[in-house]
Amino acid sequence: MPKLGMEPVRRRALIGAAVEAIHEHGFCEVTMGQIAARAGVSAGLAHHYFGSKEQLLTATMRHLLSELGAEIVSRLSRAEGPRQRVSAVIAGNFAPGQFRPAVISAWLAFYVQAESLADARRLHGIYARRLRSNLVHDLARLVSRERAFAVADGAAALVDGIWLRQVLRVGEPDAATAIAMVEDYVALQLERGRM
Amino acid sequence: MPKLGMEPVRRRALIGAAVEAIHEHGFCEVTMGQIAARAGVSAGLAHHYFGSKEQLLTATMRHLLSELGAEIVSRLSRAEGPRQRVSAVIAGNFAPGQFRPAVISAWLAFYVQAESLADARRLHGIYARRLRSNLVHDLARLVSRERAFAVADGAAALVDGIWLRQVLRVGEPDAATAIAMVEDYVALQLERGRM
Amino acid sequence: MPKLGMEPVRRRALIGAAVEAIHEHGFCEVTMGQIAARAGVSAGLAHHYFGSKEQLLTATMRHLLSELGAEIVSRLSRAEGPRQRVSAVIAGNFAPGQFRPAVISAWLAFYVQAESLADARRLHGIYARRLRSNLVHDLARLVSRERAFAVADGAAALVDGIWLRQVLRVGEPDAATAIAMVEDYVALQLERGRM
Amino acid sequence: MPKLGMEPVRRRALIGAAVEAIHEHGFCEVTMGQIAARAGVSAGLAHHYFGSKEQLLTATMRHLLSELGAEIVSRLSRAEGPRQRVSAVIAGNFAPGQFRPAVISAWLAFYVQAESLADARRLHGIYARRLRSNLVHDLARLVSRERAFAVADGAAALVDGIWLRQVLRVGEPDAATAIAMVEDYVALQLERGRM
DNA sequence: AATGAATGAGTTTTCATTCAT
DNA sequence: GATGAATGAAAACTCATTCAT
Repeated sequence: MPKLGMEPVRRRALIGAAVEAIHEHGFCEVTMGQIAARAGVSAGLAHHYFGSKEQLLTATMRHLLSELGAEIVSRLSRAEGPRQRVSAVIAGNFAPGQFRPAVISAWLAFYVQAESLADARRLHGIYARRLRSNLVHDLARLVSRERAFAVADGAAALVDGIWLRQVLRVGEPDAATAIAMVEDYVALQLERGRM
Repeated sequence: MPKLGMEPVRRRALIGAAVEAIHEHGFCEVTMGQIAARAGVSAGLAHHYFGSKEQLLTATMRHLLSELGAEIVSRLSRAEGPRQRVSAVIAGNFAPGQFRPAVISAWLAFYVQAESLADARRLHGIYARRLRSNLVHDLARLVSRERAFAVADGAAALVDGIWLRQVLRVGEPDAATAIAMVEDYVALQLERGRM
Repeated sequence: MPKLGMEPVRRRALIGAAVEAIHEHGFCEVTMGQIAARAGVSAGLAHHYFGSKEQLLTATMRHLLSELGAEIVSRLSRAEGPRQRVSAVIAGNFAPGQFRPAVISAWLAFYVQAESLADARRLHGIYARRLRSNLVHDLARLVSRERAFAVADGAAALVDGIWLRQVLRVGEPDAATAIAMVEDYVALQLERGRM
Repeated sequence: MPKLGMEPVRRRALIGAAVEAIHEHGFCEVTMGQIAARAGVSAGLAHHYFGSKEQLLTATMRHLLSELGAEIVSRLSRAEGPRQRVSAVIAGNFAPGQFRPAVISAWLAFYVQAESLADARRLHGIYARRLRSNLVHDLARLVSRERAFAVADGAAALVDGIWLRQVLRVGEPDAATAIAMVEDYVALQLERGRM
């Protein structure tokens, strides 16, 4: 029994289902049917709302990026001073809603597919540049601009590497250890920067 | 014009072609036909020698892992003392034969697919554990065993993160900068370890 | 022009088409495409409903067995007394819907394939045991239990042999002669049993 | 190391391998490779000697028919009088070399394929007619010509049915019981014929 | 005589996508 | 709004067959 205003509900459900389906079946193998079934609708409806599989996947990636961005922004708004802002970015990357198996799988899949999926590459690039400029901006108030770039790149690589290595792990991701590792890296770099 | 003893030749050619085809078409999209064509043989022959697409891809991953391992082992054999050995592992990860677009694409694709491909996961796990124990062994001669674990994990995450971020980059990978970033990380950690 | 509730219609059509296609092309040679075309649908739809060629063929065999079973049961329900019941079983095996070229071809193909198709063997075994126990039960009211088994086995072998030999014949199967031959065998055996 | 006069050896080996391979894999599924491997040669050689898969299978059937024929002829040559000759034919059909699983499988497969394989049909027809005329000729010396035809057909159907039902059985074929069943049938028919 | 390399045609199978209802 | 029916294109895979050696 169709209801009014179902569209946003369905879209969200399908995007969530896509994330989980990618995690369960793998990015390459996942089918529209699996995603739709997981969302409790027919494959036809998924097409109706998204137009194509590629568009659904792009929307899914956009969603992952904006969720992660929101986590960071929310923490940034509560941070005081550049050092806290840097920590906010780090913590945001390992927020409970983000640093969990299904999201990690999907996120990395899009990351790696970025090479072949033009849309994925573009979206990811925008996000990465914004994140970097945020970090650099804050770090530059603590160390030289030149070093700020290096520290930002190092921290970003460390974050991405930790996400990537999570794939080989078994069991639940450990956000606290992850954050500690990145914070430790930044702290060491800043210390030196001041020496 | 069939010749004798072509099997190993073909197997090597197909594995090489797989790496390049994955880079060109994307891991999900690549077909046996494309790989075979690139190796200059028919798709049937690829099946004849590898049994299935999955087995060809697994063999390809195994090859990538062993090549990387060989680079590291070769550098380790020329290293003197634990500090040089750590550098050997780092440099091996960015050796010219390894840190190039096609290999990076394929490697990451397997990394991410590890979740769904049981064989890939297993192979990757074996490799990662061996690498880690190597690093820890050498680092433990420079800092406490506890810190050796932390540094090894941090360096490994940094290496993987740099590989991953290469996907978003344009142009040729810059091994020197990559190595400098990881060496810098290790140097900072060891300095502190001695303080 | 899709309609609702087509699944059972298509399944039945595909099973019927399978019987005819086996007869026309031979069990080994028949393809899903031929079966689907004969049913007026695409090969994709046949897979959609049956999952695989093997499952379609298994369903076809199940259908042949149940049709034959239904013919016998229907005749048994109208039979009075054990002697008539035995005749009902015999006549059922040569009922017009059963003893015709396409069904004979398909039936025998499954019979012979039974060795390699585990499912086919199982289904056939169930059917054969049920038929035998039916026959034995009735025959045992006319002759000793020991002889009932022998007569049931002989009659069953005769029936199967007549079906098999039909393959070498040209022209329409002759049910009347077939029935007469088996009835004659049973009659002779029962006569002696009473002597 | 090729030897002179290997051809007949290879041909026999390939035919024997075909019978066993059909039994093991099923008539539809068997491949030239499996047959050749079982004969200890390459698939190419099988083609070299037989020209094609179909010709190898036809040769195999011809071989099965001639072996069975030889068993019967050999027994006929030792038989005295028409009654013994009838028994010779029956016993020949269940000779140890014939009535065993692999031969039964292959034989029946050819029987059933007779519909689509023109050669199989022709060969089988020739054999069946010769067998029948043999039987009729002897039976006609014991009962009326008219009844001789009926008894020959009944016995032949019974023999074929017993072979066919062997497919559903597990364990080794029981030639003694099979022979007893057919002999019993013939005996009963002859008794009546004399009454 | 015999092999193993190689292919190409053909078959099964999968799925995104479309569309009538 | 939503579904299930249906397709067609593309892919994996198999295998008989050919041929150089």
